[in-house]
Amino acid sequence: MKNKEIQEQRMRDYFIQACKDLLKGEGLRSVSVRSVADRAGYSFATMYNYFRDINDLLFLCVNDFQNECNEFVAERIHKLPMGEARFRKAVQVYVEFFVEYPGVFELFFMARKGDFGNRENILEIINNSLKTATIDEWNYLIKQGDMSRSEVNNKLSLLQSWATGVLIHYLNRLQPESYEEFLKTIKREIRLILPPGQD
Amino acid sequence: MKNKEIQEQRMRDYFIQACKDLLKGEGLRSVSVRSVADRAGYSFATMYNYFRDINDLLFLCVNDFQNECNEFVAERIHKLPMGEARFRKAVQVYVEFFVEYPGVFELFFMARKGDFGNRENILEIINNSLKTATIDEWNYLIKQGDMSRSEVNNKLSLLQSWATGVLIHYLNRLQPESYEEFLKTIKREIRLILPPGQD
DNA sequence: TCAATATATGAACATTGTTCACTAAATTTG
DNA sequence: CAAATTTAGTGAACAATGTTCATATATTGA
Repeated sequence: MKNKEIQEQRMRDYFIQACKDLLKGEGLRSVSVRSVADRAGYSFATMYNYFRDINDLLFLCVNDFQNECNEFVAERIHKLPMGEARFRKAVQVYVEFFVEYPGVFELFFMARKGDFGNRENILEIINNSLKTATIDEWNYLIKQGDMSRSEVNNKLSLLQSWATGVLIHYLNRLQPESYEEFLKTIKREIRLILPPGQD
Repeated sequence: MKNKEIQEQRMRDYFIQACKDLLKGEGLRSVSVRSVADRAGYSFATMYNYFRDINDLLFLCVNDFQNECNEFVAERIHKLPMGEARFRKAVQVYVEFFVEYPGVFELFFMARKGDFGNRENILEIINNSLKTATIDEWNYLIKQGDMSRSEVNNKLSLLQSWATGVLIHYLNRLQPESYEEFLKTIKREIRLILPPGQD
């Protein structure tokens, strides 16, 4: 009984890993039942023994990617002193993560509600993506009394929407046209939303 | 020579109208070469005599929809006195337009850059969508000296990203879950970005 | 070892976008 | 007006998609 579960999980992991590789490397466009199965070393039909459908597989990748995103952010801000500047940098790095992995962005934010079945928890992860990746920062701001909890939540909601939109415009239609300009824009806009030394 | 052009344009319009109907009624998902052609009263193959591909047809709808959006906004704010409050309302109504026509939102903001060919002008329209729909309002603000031109452009860039993200989250995964809550949220966030009596 | 169960798979189907050869209609030409 | 030519509309066909299902193979248990 136990062995079976272990083996099943292993099989699922093979497919998930293959799917993750494809997403990071080629993007959502290149993910198909057959391409994932190929990479995992099985027939496309085998996938249906372990996943309800292709979306089931896709959304299981979300967990892993959110963790990668958290680490990505943490690594790039841990040297900065705690405080607002670090919070702003965290948001900036969060956006940069998806620029580095556009396929992950597509997975997180381009999927429609009909694509999820019972996978409400996955939805939760995506909706709290920025919050999760920057949780230490805003907890610190609250602790310091710089902002109230509800203020932070409001800002986070705003920032999550903004980050999603900014990425849509840059990744889907290269607006702004260069990465430098994009970086300048997001820095400016983060300061607009989180003005220094004011809250 | 002239007749031929008129007739060709008429044919294109039949397909465009059919496509627009499907987008507004059923959404992007229901738009296919065959469904559009069916509604237009022709074979699917006929479409290829007038459009390079299905995206060519799709993006020709953008023009019309942007105009509809402009009218939608204008109609709903023209009674308000000029000024910041009206600007905020304009942004709010802009968002509401896409809630009313989610298929138009998909068309505008879910398409990837690879889907456009030479259609850079269509891209331009989409990227300036909010700016176009609220141009009178921000011109007034500039004229009054309430904000500088560059300030307005920065705000508009921010607001366009935010609006896109907010709509992604609401339309694609019902976050917030009810329309009332959604409305409350966008009103609050618009005031965060455009605080009353401060600029 | 042999029966029972579990698993991996290819064939098949529907639906997508797209191409192309062909037919019928319209237009031009003699 | 008739014949030739160009134009316009169409279905057959193809590749790629997700999904289902019967079946062959492998594993397990007695």
